[in-house]
Amino acid sequence: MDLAVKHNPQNRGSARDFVYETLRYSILHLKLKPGTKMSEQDVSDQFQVSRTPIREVFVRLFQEELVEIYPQRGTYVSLINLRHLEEGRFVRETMEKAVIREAAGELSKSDLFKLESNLAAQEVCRKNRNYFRMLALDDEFHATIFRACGMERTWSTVQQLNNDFYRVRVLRLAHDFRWDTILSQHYAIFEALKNGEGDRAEGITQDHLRMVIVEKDELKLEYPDYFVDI
Amino acid sequence: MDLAVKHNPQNRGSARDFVYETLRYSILHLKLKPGTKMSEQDVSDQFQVSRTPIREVFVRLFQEELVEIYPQRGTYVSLINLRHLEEGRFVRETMEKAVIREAAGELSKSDLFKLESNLAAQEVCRKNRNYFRMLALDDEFHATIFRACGMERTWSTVQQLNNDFYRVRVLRLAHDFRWDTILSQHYAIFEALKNGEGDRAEGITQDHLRMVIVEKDELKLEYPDYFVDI
DNA sequence: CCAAATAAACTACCATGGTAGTATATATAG
DNA sequence: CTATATATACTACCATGGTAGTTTATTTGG
Repeated sequence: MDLAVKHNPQNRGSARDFVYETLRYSILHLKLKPGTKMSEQDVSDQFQVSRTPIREVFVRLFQEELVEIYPQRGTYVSLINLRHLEEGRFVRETMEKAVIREAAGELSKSDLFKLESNLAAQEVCRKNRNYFRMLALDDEFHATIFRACGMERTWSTVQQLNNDFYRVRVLRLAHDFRWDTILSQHYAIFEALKNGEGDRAEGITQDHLRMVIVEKDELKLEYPDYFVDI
Repeated sequence: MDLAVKHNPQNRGSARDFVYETLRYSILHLKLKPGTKMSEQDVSDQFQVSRTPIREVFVRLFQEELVEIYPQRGTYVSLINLRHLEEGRFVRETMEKAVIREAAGELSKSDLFKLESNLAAQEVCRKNRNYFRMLALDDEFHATIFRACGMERTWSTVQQLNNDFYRVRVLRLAHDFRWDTILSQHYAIFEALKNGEGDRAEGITQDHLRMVIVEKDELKLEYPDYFVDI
């Protein structure tokens, strides 16, 4: 494991928070592969902080199911659970359809502006084939809608249930991804929201979220040791 | 703060887990009042363990929004947030209606048996006016349905979003609660699930979950310092 | 050469001491 | 008496050392 980062105490915020953010990001973006061993000692050496804050970070990551702690044996980056993938999808679709319906016609000028700006940024990313940033903008688009309804907490929670899905999306990033379709769907959702067409917004959202069904067998073949057997 | 508990190392499981379970239970059941200060030192004295595992427990509870940590100032039991209450309700209703619909007609003999046993236990509790246990059985009834659909994780997540609601339910426990109606609704849900009447199960669930709307102003008057102002 | 017993290495768990930052009580100046 | 300055107490944060449990490497007996 090599993250090549050091905690700079100049940075505002505790060492704990810094390590947490860094490790979380590393796991979700597969800089730390599923199944990787991460001992307190190793990580504390990497970050140049003592083991105490590292342990506390492990507890946080454990709570989010990003790592698994085996007492006296070791702490490992969680394997991707394909069953969790389905469950996360189901929750996301159910919740987002409900939220979209609430949001239709109720968004403020400011919220609509945020969405429109986001779409413009997505255009740029698509042209430049910056898929990594595209992924972030995609999530940010949907987060904005949740936030506009005062449901940011719900968004975070749903995202947490979709941590494994996020990792799969990163895995698929290299492959030819249907960004054109995705972007046009985002436009359609935006228009429907603006015009207060709840039913239509909900319908597009359903198609949108079902588009990204992944070929599980294919994934398991390509990255055999990233997944848990079920 | 006085929990009058000591960690017995004989108990299987780490001190950390024991303290976590105990504190979590204490907060949710208002043995620790919202706003209570809980310093590392105090808690570690109470449990007769060192401050290290206590800190790790605080991190876990913080992640669940059960405590708030102010660096160098103190750690406090979270106040109840009435806005979170609404959000939790919305998520619960949305998800449970979707799950109930999936479950209708698909439950195994074993699952139906569990539900029926649970209902029998509820009868006993109602007769004996054991409302505390009734609360647990209520949740267990709904958890069983989620679990039967392979959605235990979802249930836990939804529950976490409803932590504040749980505390309010405990507060209301003393008051005259409509247990008769609740129980009869449980029966109706059970029957609908058994007969595969998805629509009907969903409808009852909606009524069921909307029954427990609480009078916020009343609550704030009775327990003024338990809530955050919004 | 192989299998069982032993030794060494490694792990997360917990205890404890020191530190910088914050809040409160006390003392001091006006 | 009041407002400001100082001292004290308290907090969570981090560093570090020891420990029991686990895994791996080594040795021993056949």
